[in-house]
Amino acid sequence: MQPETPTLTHVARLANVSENTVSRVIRNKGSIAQETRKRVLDAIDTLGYVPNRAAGSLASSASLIIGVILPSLSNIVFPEVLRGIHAGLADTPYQPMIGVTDYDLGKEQQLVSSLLAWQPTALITTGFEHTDAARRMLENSRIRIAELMDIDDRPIDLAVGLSHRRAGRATAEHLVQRGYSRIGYVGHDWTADRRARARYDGLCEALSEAGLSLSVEKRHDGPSSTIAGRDTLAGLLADGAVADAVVFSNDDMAVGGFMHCLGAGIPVPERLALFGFNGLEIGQALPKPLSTVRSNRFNIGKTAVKALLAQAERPGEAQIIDTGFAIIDGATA
Amino acid sequence: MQPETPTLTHVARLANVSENTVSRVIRNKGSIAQETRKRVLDAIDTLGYVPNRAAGSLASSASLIIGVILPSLSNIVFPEVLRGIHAGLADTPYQPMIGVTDYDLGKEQQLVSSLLAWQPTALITTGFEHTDAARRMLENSRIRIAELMDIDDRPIDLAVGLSHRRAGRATAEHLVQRGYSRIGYVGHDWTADRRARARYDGLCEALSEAGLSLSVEKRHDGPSSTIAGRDTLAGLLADGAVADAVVFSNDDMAVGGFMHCLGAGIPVPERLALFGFNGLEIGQALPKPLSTVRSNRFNIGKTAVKALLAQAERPGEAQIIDTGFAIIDGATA
DNA sequence: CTGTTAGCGCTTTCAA
DNA sequence: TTGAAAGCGCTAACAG
Repeated sequence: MQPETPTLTHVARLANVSENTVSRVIRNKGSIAQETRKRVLDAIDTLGYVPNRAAGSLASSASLIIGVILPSLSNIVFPEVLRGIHAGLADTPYQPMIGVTDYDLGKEQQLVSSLLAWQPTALITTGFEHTDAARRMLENSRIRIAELMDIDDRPIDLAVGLSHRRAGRATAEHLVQRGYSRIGYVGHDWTADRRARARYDGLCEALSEAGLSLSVEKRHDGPSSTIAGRDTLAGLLADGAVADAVVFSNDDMAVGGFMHCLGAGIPVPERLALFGFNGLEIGQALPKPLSTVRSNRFNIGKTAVKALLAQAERPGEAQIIDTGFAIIDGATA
Repeated sequence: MQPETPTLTHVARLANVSENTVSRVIRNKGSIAQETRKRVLDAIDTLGYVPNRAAGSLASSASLIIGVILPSLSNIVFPEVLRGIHAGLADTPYQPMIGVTDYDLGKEQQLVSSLLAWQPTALITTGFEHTDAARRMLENSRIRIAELMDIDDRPIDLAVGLSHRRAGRATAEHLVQRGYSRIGYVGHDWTADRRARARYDGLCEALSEAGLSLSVEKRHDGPSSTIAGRDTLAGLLADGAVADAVVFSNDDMAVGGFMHCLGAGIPVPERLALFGFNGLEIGQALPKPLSTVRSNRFNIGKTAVKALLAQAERPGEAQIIDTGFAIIDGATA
């Protein structure tokens, strides 16, 4: 026979206090006599009592849940953001409940609705693009909302991330300053990945201001990956493209490009310079550390959580936190 | 003025039925007249009603939550498992609630307790090592429990994974068959990572059966990473070690080793063969695809969820699902 | 500092 | 096929 799982009532009875007092002790709320608190704590201990969160949420119409919606888990970038979120949640009673959209706004909308059904304390999602319905739900819910990764638009409540357009510009400026003039681009499908697109736009914009333009470009029709980067660069060069530097849509692609150069005996950066985005560990472990942009993913997640929990109410005006970026001056460009 | 969020009562009133009927429609339970169902569905639609999960969980003492406890998110392996879990949960009403232990059994125990507080339908964790208290909680809870990654021990309810000892043995057999006889090992800290240890044990065991033993070994004192692999191999060779093949604790380490060889001009596999574990994409994108073992992480997550949801009750006898492994016969060993 | 009294929004009997 | 009544285990508001 399973012993009945203990409830507040059991604890209260054993400690000889009212349920309310037990509740207060658990939540550290209101003042409690030293001795009473001890008695309650002892009772909790001997019964092995664990509060029922569902009951708590229902009664207080607020749960210790943080909803997290990510576009993907395949790209190491988002697990790193999630790691940051976890770090921010450490030593708090909050638990993240996560959903993955696969870059599908319809799925996002569905997730917003089903996560909101748990009455989470806050909801974290990505980017500024949402279906109208999703946006309405997010706006109408009174909870705090963070939109991560990007800061180039107006958030619902809080945006935490970096300017991808500026990162693209910085890339162009770096290359121009280094004297590269025939700059190519190797990318992936950006119908889903708007941020890669923004970096591309920034890149072109700054090149144009320097009197240049992309000499060649090729985009892989699918998500980014090392192998896609390798093959797409190979394809670009096979087409007889002339370039002294290639910017990749991100580090995965760039590392793939590096692999192609290794295999094909192309000296990097002497004959071809390579530039990435993200600052992944793998790029820095190459025989020549990849020149790229550090995007502080972990910090984005952690900062967002901290900011969200620091203020329970949505501030009057939407807030933007720029976690910045930095050129990693590697050896490939 | 915020419009009050609609509840079952509102829907019931609008549809002119009892709350109970609405509840039945939502949960697809019991038989409902065509016409009544439609009326209810319409009401739900016009009100934009979303069921309050906390209330549902409380009333039914079961939530649509699947608790997931992972040791880490830094290693791409676990996000891939998580991806599999998500895939298995697609088209179900379940949401994963995740926790990360950082390989700390104490934290795992805490997470077990706080996830159990949500009365999840099932709980997924990793490995067979738990504190006594955690094990007791898992055993006493009547919900289904999956222990992932490993199958070399007796699970509480369900184990899904592969035999790491056998994977280690297979590695040894592969190398011996290829004629390598001076085999070294480069690893990482395995006090936390028991599975790396199991592979090592299998490797040594099979080598010994072939009349061999490890000629040299070096372990990095920290978690696995590309850079650790690179530096640890460099250190091993700097010590004047003699080896014709090196087995790494996993692909991250092996890719790092490959990078060292590239930089140091060591021909792979002619002068030094390299062997990994996991079958990560990056290994297959190297100029020479890494010889390694595919560990089917995605499938482990997905299979576990499917099995867990297929049967609500814990079966009489603990069950083991072997998702297997396969030698990837790359070009580095 | 502590207790009493009402629910939170849903599901679960049990009837009809 | 539907409804009425009774909680699930907790927190909130108000007393005292």
